[in-house]
Amino acid sequence: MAAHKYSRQRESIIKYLSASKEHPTADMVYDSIREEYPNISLGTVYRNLALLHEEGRILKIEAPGQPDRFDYNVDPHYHFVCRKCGRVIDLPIDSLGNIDEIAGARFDGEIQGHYCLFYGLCPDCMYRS
Amino acid sequence: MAAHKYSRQRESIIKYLSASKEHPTADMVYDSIREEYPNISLGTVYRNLALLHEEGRILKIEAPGQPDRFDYNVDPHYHFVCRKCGRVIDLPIDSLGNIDEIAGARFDGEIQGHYCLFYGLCPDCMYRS
DNA sequence: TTTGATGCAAATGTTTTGCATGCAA
DNA sequence: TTGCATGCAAAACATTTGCATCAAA
Repeated sequence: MAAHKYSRQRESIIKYLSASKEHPTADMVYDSIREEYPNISLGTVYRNLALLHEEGRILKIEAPGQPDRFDYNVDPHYHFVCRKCGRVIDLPIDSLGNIDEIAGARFDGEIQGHYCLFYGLCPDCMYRS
Repeated sequence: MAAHKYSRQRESIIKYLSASKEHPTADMVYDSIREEYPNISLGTVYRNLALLHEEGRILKIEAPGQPDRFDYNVDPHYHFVCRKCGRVIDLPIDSLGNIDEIAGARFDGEIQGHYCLFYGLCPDCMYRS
C-alpha cells in the first residue's frame, strides 16, 4: 500500500473536486484552493492530482486542445465536450456496446480499452447561438 | 476559396505523408523533409500540417500524452495506440454502431461526433514481452 | 527522527507566433 | 508587384522536476 502522509492541501483538493460538477482543470483547482491556502503552489496541485489519479481516486479527462480535466466520479461514464464553450459534461450512457470487441475483431494485438469523447453543442450553446 | 500558393516544402510534406503508414508526428515529418530541404523550419512544418488539416486533406490524431500525429488517410477509420511502444495503428473497423445516437439519447445538447481511440498492446509488443 | 509533502523556480516538450525576407502568381 | 510562405527565434502553454525546507508519523 502507498505510504502517503496526510496533507491538508491534498485534503482540500479532494474536497473541492468532490463538490465540483464542472470537471475542473488543474488551474481551476489551483485558483480555488488558493482561497483557503494562498501559498499553495501549482506544482503541488499537479503532484496531488497525479497521485490521486494513479490511485484511481479521480479520473483524468484528456480532451484534444484543452488542458486536462479531473473528475471525482470514477464510475465508468462518458463525457461530452462542447465545441463552442469547451465545457465538459457527463453523459448518461449505460453502455456503448461491445466496441472493444468490435475493434479487436480483425486486429492481432490486445485491445485493453478505449478513450471516447463526444463533441458537439451543449444545451446552453445550442439555444444561445 | 483558399488562395494558397504552391510551395515545394508543402508538396514534400504531402508526399511524405502519403507514403507513410506510421502516422508520423510533426517532428518525424520535420526530420524526413530535412533530408531534402535541410533549411526547412519546424514552424513551417507545423504551419503546413495545420493548413492541410483545416482543409480536410489530412487527419490529426491527438492521443493523450503524446505529440499529435498525422494521417494522410482521411477516410473515417479508428486508431489503436500501443501502451508500450506508443505506435499508432489503423484498425479495420466498419462501424462501431450508432454510438452517437446512444450517447445523445438522454442528452439535451447536439452530438456532432466523437473521438475514439483504442489502446492496449500491439502485436509486436504482445509477443516480445 | 525519518521521510514524504511542500513552495518556489527552473526546465521540459509541444506547438504557436512575430517579423523580416523569399518566392509564387 | 502583391501578398502568401518561409526561416529563424522567441513566446506561449501545460506540465514536470530539482531542491531546500516543512511537517506528518
